[in-house]
Amino acid sequence: MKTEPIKIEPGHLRARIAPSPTGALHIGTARTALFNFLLARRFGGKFILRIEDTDLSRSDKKYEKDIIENLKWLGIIWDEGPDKGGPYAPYRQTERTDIYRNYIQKLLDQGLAFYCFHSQKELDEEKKNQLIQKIPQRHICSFRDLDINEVKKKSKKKSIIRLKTPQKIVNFSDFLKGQVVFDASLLGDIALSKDIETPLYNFAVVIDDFTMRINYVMRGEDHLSNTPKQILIQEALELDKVNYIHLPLIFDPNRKKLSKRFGAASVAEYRRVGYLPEALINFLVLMGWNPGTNQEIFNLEGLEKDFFLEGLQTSAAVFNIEKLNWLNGEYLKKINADKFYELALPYLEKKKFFEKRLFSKEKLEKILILEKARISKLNEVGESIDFFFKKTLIYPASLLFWQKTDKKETKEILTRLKKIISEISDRKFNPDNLKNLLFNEAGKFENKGYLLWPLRVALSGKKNSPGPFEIMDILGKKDTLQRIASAIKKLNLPA
RNA sequence: GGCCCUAUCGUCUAGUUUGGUCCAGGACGCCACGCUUUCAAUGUGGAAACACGGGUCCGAAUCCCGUUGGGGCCA
Repeated sequence: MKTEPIKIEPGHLRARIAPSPTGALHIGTARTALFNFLLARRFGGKFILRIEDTDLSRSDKKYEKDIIENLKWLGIIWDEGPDKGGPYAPYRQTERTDIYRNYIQKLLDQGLAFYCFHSQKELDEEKKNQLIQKIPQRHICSFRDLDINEVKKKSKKKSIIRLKTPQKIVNFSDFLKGQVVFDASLLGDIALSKDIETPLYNFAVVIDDFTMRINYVMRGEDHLSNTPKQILIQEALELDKVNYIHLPLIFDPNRKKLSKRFGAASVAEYRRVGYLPEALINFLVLMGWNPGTNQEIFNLEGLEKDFFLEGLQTSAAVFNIEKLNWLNGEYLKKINADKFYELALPYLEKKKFFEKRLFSKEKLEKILILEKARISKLNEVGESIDFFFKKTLIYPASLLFWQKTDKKETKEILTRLKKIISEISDRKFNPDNLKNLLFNEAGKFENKGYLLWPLRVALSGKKNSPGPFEIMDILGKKDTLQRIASAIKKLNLPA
């Protein structure tokens, strides 16, 4: 159910992504960032990155770094920061304590917020009782109307600041959910701040969004139940309202919120095993958005023009790695040889067989290109071309036999091949020529497999591999002949 | 437990606003066949869904009611 949004003047749309640096950039956060980015681009607005690092105990600079790096890697760039001129540093909550202090003081002065002196233990006890009695868990605080002198007396005791939550119905409209109604009396007195300058999540969000003039809050549906609390805070402070869009979540295959428990939940992990940013973007946008056409392939540039809110989905999407693999394969096939070489080489270098044999850059490029259409992600590079790097191929002699041919026939064929190949001049030793010559030769058999199969196995030592002509071209005449000779030798051994 | 969200092939989804053109379309995956020396790539075809139960209506995936399932949040 879609509802009318608050009117924003053209070009004044402001959206944001606000991750906590308590973990690496999450797939879900990346998707939310992407949608916000697209929203801003599409409507000529601004997209802002805010690091929500108020929880000092769980925040870590290394995660902040990961978030920033991987957003950039994906091509999701923000338009603004606390400093002038780009590229911008993000906003950080820890650098904004003065701002929060002002607002919290204001609430306290107006008697809209108060100090709560209940200990964690007392609160836990209350919660437990409410659970047993099957009544809503909420803390309506007995200190909410304590007078200022009493507060001063208690001031040495540990306290937190709460909002005097009004008993009312909170009603807001969400672009995807329609009208959403919450009963605030079920909420209890909302915790705002640990002390005058350490805001808690819901309070900090409201202040930040207001001061950054955010007018579109598009975020995960897990925040839907936080929204009435934030609206109550907004109302207490008489701040402007914003448009809400709560995005359905991404599930793992067990239909749980995608988390670290399901193998890879961070962008960095996908990046590491060799997914391309273009593929990830395409995959992410397809999970929860569609253009209403049969188009499956999207790039950022096109999306910036074509994205529209109505294409957003209302229910959760299950993360489907098969589709990501397919998409990545598609993008891999599209990139050119140079680029592929550059991307794939590091993955090849990681494989331990690499140093056993050295190839020129030109040859390595040819070897790698054989993998291009065969892999779905970069870390699979090497699996079907490892034989190039081995001095001795290990395979059973019987693998050389095509269909019903026996040892004797196979030996004859290989011997013949050896002779033919040895007679080719170095100058003519290229794929096209080889193909012409050997196809012609193979044509003398019932089918080409009689000749081509043993040849290919002799060269690769594998049941499955790229074709023999490409292999010969890379190996060169000398090594080709040597591999055929080894195969013949193998056939000479007693079975 | 309370509150909230949600429901079309295994998965991502089109179709729901304005009921008939939908015995439900596309994509991934799967299966078969073709091409082919193997694998891959590629071409063609196939199996595969309106959660359930009641209504309303000449007619419902689409509207109404209920049930069930799944999920989220809870300082």
